[in-house]
Amino acid sequence: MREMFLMTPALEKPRLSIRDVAKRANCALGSASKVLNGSLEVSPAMKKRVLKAMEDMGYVPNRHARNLKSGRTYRLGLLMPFASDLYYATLLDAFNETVMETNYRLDVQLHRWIEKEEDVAIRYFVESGMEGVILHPCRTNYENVANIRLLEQYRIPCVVMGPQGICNLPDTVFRGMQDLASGMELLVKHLASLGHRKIALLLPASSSKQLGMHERLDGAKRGVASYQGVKLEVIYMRAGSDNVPSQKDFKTYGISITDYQDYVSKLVKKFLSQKKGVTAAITVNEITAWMLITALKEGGFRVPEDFSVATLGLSNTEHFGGFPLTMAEYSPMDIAQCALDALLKKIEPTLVPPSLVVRRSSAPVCFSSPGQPEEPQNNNKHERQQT
Amino acid sequence: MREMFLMTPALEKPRLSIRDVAKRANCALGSASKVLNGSLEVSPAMKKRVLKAMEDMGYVPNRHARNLKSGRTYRLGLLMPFASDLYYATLLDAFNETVMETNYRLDVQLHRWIEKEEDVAIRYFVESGMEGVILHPCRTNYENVANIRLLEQYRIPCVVMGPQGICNLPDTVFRGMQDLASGMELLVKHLASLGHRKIALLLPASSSKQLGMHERLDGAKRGVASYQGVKLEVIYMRAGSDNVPSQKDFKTYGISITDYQDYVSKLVKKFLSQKKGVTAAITVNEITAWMLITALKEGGFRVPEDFSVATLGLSNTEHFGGFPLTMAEYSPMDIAQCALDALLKKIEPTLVPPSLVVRRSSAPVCFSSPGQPEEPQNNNKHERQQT
DNA sequence: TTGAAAGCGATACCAA
DNA sequence: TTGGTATCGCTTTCAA
Repeated sequence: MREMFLMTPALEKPRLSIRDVAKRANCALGSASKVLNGSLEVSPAMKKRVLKAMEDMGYVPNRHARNLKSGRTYRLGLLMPFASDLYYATLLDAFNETVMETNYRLDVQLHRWIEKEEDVAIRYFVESGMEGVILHPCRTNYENVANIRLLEQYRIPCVVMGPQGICNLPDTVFRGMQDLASGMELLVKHLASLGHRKIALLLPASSSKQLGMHERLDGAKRGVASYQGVKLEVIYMRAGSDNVPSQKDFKTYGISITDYQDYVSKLVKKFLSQKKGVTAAITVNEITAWMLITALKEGGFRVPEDFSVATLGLSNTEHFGGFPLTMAEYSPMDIAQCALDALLKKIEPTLVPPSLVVRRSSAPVCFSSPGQPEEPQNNNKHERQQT
Repeated sequence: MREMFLMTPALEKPRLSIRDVAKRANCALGSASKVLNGSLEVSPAMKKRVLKAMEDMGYVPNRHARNLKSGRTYRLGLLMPFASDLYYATLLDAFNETVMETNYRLDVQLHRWIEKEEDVAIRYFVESGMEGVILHPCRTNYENVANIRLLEQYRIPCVVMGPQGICNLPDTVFRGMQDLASGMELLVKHLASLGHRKIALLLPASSSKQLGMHERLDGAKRGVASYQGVKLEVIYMRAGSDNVPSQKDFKTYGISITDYQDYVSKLVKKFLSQKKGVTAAITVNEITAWMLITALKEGGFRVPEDFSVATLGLSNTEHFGGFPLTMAEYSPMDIAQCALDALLKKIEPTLVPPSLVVRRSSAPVCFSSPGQPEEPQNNNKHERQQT
């Protein structure tokens, strides 16, 4: 088996050209090309002859030659950090699925949160003649990043995904993103309507690199505003690095999931003992929600009977974790379609709205719960206002 | 913002060629090319001049032209079903990471378990001049699949990942895979050594499409063979389709994770009541393990105190789920390296061995556990044999 | 309808 | 060392 590659027996010329096809079909090179491109100005007879020749010989056209000559690639570049990250993986599939319905194909590159790799990938996209680029940015500031200007120079439309706060992007770049504020608002209102009066917000520790925090908090406040007596407990999480571990943190800081679980467990203990009366929590993503549920269960709490959990997230991600979550969900397909429309139809993207999906992790507050033993109010459930 | 694309103001020629560079650097086209390719036969002065010209103009070479002329692409194709699947996502990152350490780049395509898309992707790889292809196959039989023969015809080395049983592949194709049997053996021995005497094996329902079943069962039997009195309870799982839901099943059959969770819960109830004495289970993958743990907890069992769970899986996947699992782990990087060596160095791949990593989901059997109330043996823990 | 020829943007050979 | 030129495989225009 191995020898096959080393010896390469003299079968036939490995690379066939359209010349060979024309020769075999006994026609001119140009005619063969026309058949290949589905041109109407070839006779059916000729077409059949050429097609047969191609089939017989196992002819495969050379994309590089075609692209070079035609100036078109029908390829869209997608640049994201990792694939083995619930969020990005889900988006990747959605982008692929959406693009597959068009004439285009996706060229996926991963920057692994390494700036240099982002630069290289962008350049690669330009070199390869992408007709559009979807970028999940590695940086928050593109002030002196030369390569991103190449997209402008070479007239390659680009959508940058992610929350607000990324600055110094070229003017020609579109921005697409999720409406995080509305997501938080939905969740807070949902929990409040179930009778929860003290809701914990587990947010990543604020840092200059952390994007979207502002939107999230604003949304939560909006949600609270329409309910009397509901309070938010904002808890900033730090775990190893100064944030909720992302795939990046796991790699960079060598944090293990066990460390993170322990951290969440401690956090749970703390906010259930100190901040009395918390009966529900909203997490920043699904992973943290699952961790939280595990921690709660280890602490003797039942979910959702004693404590409700909800989170922001993408639809179709529930098959990953260990517990069906109540979520404010953003449709990955909507996000993908939005980005694609921007690239292909030059439509300015709008914020993708969330929708609330209630699953097993949230339930009406229970007054005998261990979470709030000292607040035996009995009017919570009916005090709530309408959305 | 939108207008920028539509109007394309007459700045400069969008696409610069090496001709333009040569003109600006006041030299011959050939010299500029040599600088681009780091050839040593250009004077430092000339090199500097050309480099500056390129920099100033924002020149980006055309990959298609280079590939066409040089006949090389330094690209490797990776074809897999989905990205948003714990297993494949993890492998994708590993492949990317491994390839990035070479001169090559990865071209990722997804077939979504659609045979047609597999065919198109393979053809796309041939058209694009991939120098190697890693294939996570869509089919189990390649008898009449023409496109896979193109890889042979065009001398593109190919590694097919996956368990044995895939047939009618060209002789020139390498096969790479994990040593599933040894993984099962490790897990069974581990659980047996903890004193478990009745171990459930949660396997996908046998079907012609299900690969690797044989290896798994064989391995488990090997593990049992070295322990006296240990028994396996093989449980074939069916959920909607006739198998453990994969990403494919979720899409095809519209199974929701809640359905699956309910299914696993029922299964748990059944095998804990009927097959008395089961105190541990081995699942087919992490997702099922997490589901099982959730079901057990809902049934009032503590994990691992009352019941141990272990599974086969890839390393570095623990950050997904809600519970740290004891696993027979295969290193994604090893798998990737193995495949890469096959493509680049033409080394026949060998089975990638697993290693046992004990985490929170397994523990010594506890005799007061609800799982086996009627078998009060007290010599289990010391009866075990050496590995 | 068909065929001949120019040219896409690079590489690489060979003469200067 | 440098410069000119043929060539890679295809698309496309234009003349026959």
